[in-house]
Amino acid sequence: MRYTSEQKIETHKHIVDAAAREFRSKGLQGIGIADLMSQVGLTHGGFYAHFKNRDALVMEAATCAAAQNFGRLIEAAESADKGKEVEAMLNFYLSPKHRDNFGSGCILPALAADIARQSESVKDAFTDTLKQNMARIANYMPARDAKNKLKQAMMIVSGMAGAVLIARAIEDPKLSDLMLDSVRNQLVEMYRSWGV
Amino acid sequence: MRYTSEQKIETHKHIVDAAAREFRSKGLQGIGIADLMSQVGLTHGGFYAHFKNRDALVMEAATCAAAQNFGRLIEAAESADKGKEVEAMLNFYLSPKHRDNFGSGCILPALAADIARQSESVKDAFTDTLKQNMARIANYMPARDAKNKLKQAMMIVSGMAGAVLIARAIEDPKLSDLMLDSVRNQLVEMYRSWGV
DNA sequence: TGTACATCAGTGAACGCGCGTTCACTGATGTAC
DNA sequence: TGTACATCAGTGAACGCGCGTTCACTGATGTAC
Repeated sequence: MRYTSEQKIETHKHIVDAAAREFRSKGLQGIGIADLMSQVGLTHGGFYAHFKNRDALVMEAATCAAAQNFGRLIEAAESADKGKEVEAMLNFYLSPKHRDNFGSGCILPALAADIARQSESVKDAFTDTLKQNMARIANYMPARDAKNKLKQAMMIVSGMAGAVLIARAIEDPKLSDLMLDSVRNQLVEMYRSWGV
Repeated sequence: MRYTSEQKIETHKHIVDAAAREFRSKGLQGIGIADLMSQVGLTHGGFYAHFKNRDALVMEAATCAAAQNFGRLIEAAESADKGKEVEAMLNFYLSPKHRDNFGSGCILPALAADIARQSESVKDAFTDTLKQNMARIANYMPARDAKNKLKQAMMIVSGMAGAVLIARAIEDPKLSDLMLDSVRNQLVEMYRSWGV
């Protein structure tokens, strides 16, 4: 069955979206091509009309997932009061809701460890996306120059990603919540110490 | 061939050690039982004389890996001058050497995301080990009471784990180094702001 | 101490299963006249 | 506008491969007498 070219683009997008969700949810090796395609309502054979191989999908899906969630993080900052942008990002990121939703959450706690073990080209694609998104987050940091803004953004993102990463692996709900809360409070404090 | 019971314990330990290394290096799904056993000089069939199934090994290996690396982190603190223990831990953890050695490094950036997707029993075992080790690290924190020491330890560990997690996925060496350096500097600064 | 039997860590073939990839085929749409 | 052919997204059987697990077997050591 042949379809219009718009339909092909639409289908391609659906596959990438499903992969971005499922990879974050189950890990890069946790979902197969057949299962992914069936989530889009297709059979596995059609996959290769859209992607050279599995790795090509991993690259597209990782970029898509990063854009999606960093986008929401930026939105949280933009919809906050002036001067409260970083607090808003921390509240958004370090929430039980984010911790409990792998599939729609940040790529860092979900997939960074997997990406670190992928081929150079996958890591290259990830690095590009990360650079862009870190630069956008850095805009909200109080440091004077771009380099120091980036360093502050790195600190905030590392702290957030680490806390969610660990909170997800903790089975004790109270301890997991404490991890999110205490890291959020201390990062807010750190941010305030930078001056506004 | 039957061996003495000491030999069986020794073999068991070798398998767990190899798994602790290989799982961190390649991910929980990145190495198979046959490959693991051949690294210990045995064939795959013998595996089931030591473990009920693959999951049982994952649990033991995760506990072993956590004990190994948190042990080294504590050692770094213990061998430091009085009042410099936390700086010593940060220097040890946020080094290119640690970033580049998955197999002997911390379990958090290597396996926490995988563990978060495992069964409840695996997460339970991980949570126990993490609690113990967090408590040991908390001892070096300056807060007055145990709860606030723990919160400070959570902040330090989250920041460190997040930074190494992200630094490993970055293909650009300079940016990856910058991630480690800037997070280390800012965590040291934060620690100093807590007072000694 | 010596002998006979029991144990069981380790071997390696075999099984079933799932996965990534290929390929001949289908049939609705695009295109050329 | 109508007709004939080309295209190609998607189908589903098939292939090869690796993996976790099982199992009959081996033979060195432990144990009972």
